[in-house]
Amino acid sequence: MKIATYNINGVNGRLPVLLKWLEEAKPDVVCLQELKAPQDKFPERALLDVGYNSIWHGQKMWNGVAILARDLPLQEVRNSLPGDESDLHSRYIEAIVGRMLVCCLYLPNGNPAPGPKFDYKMAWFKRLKKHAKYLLSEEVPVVLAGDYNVIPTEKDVYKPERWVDNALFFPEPRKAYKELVGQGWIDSIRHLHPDETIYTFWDYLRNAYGRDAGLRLDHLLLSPQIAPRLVAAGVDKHVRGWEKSSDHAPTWIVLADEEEI
DNA sequence: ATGTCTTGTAGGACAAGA
Repeated sequence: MKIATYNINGVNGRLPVLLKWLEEAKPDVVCLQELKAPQDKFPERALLDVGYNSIWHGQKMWNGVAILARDLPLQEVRNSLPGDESDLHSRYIEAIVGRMLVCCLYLPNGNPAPGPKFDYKMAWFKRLKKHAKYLLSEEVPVVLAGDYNVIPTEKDVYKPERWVDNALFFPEPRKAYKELVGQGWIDSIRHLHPDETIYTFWDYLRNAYGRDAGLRLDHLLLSPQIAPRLVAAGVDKHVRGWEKSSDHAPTWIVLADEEEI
């Protein structure tokens, strides 16, 4: 069972890249962020044609999240993060996929920081932590995946000193991420690769990909009820080098079948 | 500071988010 998260940065503009990657990687479940498409412009048909059912929550111009699944029942649980009825950004969607709960999130970027956008980021993070704690209390298999817009540690950025003034690397979101994981979640990639340099994002500017000037922003957190099944985790880095690619690369985990544990 | 890519509005160039 392969589960991926991928900030696609425009699901229609990059549909050929998405379809090519789906065909190559054959993930069973995919969390997409930054659809940049309104609800009625999601490419449901094209994804069905390559074998994926979808649920999504679109938004005109920005944000937007989706969950895709192949050969698995897919049932939406909620399409927004609880805790603030006035928050209209499409940044969270959650579904029962097979026998797991899959949560797809797109945490606010927060720049420029400090400022109102940073405050929104931290308020969103607080709501996420509260909901994540509730999910853990359910004691079920949960995958909490997405673009967290947080560089967790200095190990997760090519040049930490270049990012100290950026909302992705500010102490507050790093602390919040640490506290979130500390609730009892497993950061899949770091769990299996504690010392390796692993990036999931390379800026479009200044040939960042060519210089491997990357960041690790996309994370798949596992609840204790599913973490023992983790057997592999990685990034499809080469996809970032494709024509018209997103600035993020698909990030994935492989879980053993339930009966193998 | 730099500079790249997206979408939307509008029917060409620009704004804004990231």
